[in-house]
This record gives sequence, structure tokens and C-alpha cells, in this order.
Amino acid sequence: MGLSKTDNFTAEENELAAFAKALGHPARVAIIKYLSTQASCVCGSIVEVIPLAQATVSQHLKELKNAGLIQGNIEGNSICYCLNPEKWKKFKAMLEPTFNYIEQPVCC
Amino acid sequence: MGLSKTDNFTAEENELAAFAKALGHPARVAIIKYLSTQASCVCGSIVEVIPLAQATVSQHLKELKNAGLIQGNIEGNSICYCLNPEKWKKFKAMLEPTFNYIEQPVCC
DNA sequence: TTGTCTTATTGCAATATTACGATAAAGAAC
DNA sequence: GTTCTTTATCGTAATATTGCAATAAGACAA
Repeated sequence: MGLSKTDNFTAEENELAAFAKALGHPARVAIIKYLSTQASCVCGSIVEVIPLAQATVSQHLKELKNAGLIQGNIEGNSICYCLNPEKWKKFKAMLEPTFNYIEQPVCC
Repeated sequence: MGLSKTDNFTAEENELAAFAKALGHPARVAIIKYLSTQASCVCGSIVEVIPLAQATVSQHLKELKNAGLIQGNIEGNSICYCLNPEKWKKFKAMLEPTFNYIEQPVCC
């Protein structure tokens, strides 16, 4: 159908899926990586770094913002996009059980 | 276009995106959570737990397997799906820099 | 062999995503 | 005011994803 049946799953499952989905595109991974390492967060410099058209980058930024992974702050004439620490901590916390599980000897 | 321009991105960006994309659906999150907590890994019990048709669950399992996050071992008449520790460690390692970054005071 | 149980695949319809050019909107700079 | 700069949105085309019924494929049992 092309329509995820989100109603059948828990809020936590849906939220983790939303975080993961937002990160599920190389351009968005590149944006997050850039924001994790650079001091700069101006939208314009993100557009310069990502090898896609400005409209497309803007669309990817919107998806990351919708998922909550980044937030945009107006900075004079431009916009500063930054990681949202709270959401990233939540993301990390939701992955932790699986990250811990695989440290033990796994079945099969 | 609906076609990701993966060529423009690094292998690492594409791999992280592939992991995240595989996890980007609540059914697949639920499958991973189930495999992280239960001893059972038989395909049939996964189908019982996920509120979707058997064909759909099989499709989701295939995507998780393609991404490398799980592996299937034939267990008599059925199949045992387990997490792939190596890939999960890689996934974790690739997220670590961002997880560490957000512990510091962030810009803006 | 025949039947049963388990999982995968096929075929299809509905919806979502990706990408970009063109254009709009909102400020700064003048 | 006008113009430039910066970012967002619209419109559109191509492709991908999701979901399920139906069916196939494989292994085991009798």
C-alpha cells in the first residue's frame, strides 16, 4: 500500500523508526556528520557541502527538523541549523539495549 | 526523481544510511527489539508478534538481512533470525561521534 | 509419494520519497 | 523605496516502499 501501519506499533517503536528513517539517506547522514564536526551551521554552508541542489538540501533539512534531530535558529540573514541534544540522547537511549545485547554471545 | 544519488556520497555515509533506513520502519524496529530481548528467533514467532501479514513480515526480514543487521540460520524445518553483532558494532561505531558531540555544549 | 508446515516470492495497487527548476518569501544592505 | 542574499515552497517526473492475497519452494513426516 505504501502506507506504514503506524497504528499497530507502540509510540516508542514509531519514534525510533522516525529517527532512523530521518537518518536513512546519505545526504542526511552527511548533514549530521557536518553538524557534528564543524562549528559552522549556517544553512548556506551546508548547501555548499552537500552535492545536491539547494531545493533538495532544504527538503532534507526539513525532514531532519521534522524528526527533531536538528533545529534551526535564525541568525541574522541566514539560519543556523544545530543538532538537538535532547532528541539525540533519546535516540541513543533507544538503541542502547540492542547495542548492549550484541556484546553478549548471541543465539545461533 | 525518487532515486537517491548515492554516488555523490562516501561509502561510509551510504552504509550508515543503509543501516538507518533498514531500521526506519516500526515493524523492523519491533523485530529488532524482539530479537534483542527474546531467546527465540524462529521466523514463525516473529510473524506471530508483528501485527502484519506473513508476506509483509517476510519482506521486512529480507530488508533487515540485506542491510546486514540480521542473519538467518536454517534450524530444522524453520529459520532462526539473529542479530549480526559485527554489523551492529559498526552501526554503533558510526553513530558514536555524533553521540559524543551532543554531550558537549552545542552551538546556537 | 502425498500431505503438512514453514518461509519466500510474485503481482498488484496505493502511497511515499527523491530530485530539481522555478518561484516565492523574508530580511539585510544600499 | 529597490536590490541582493538566503532559505522555503510549489509543481512535476521518476522511482521506491508498503501491504496483502495468492502462490511457490523447501523440508520434514507418514
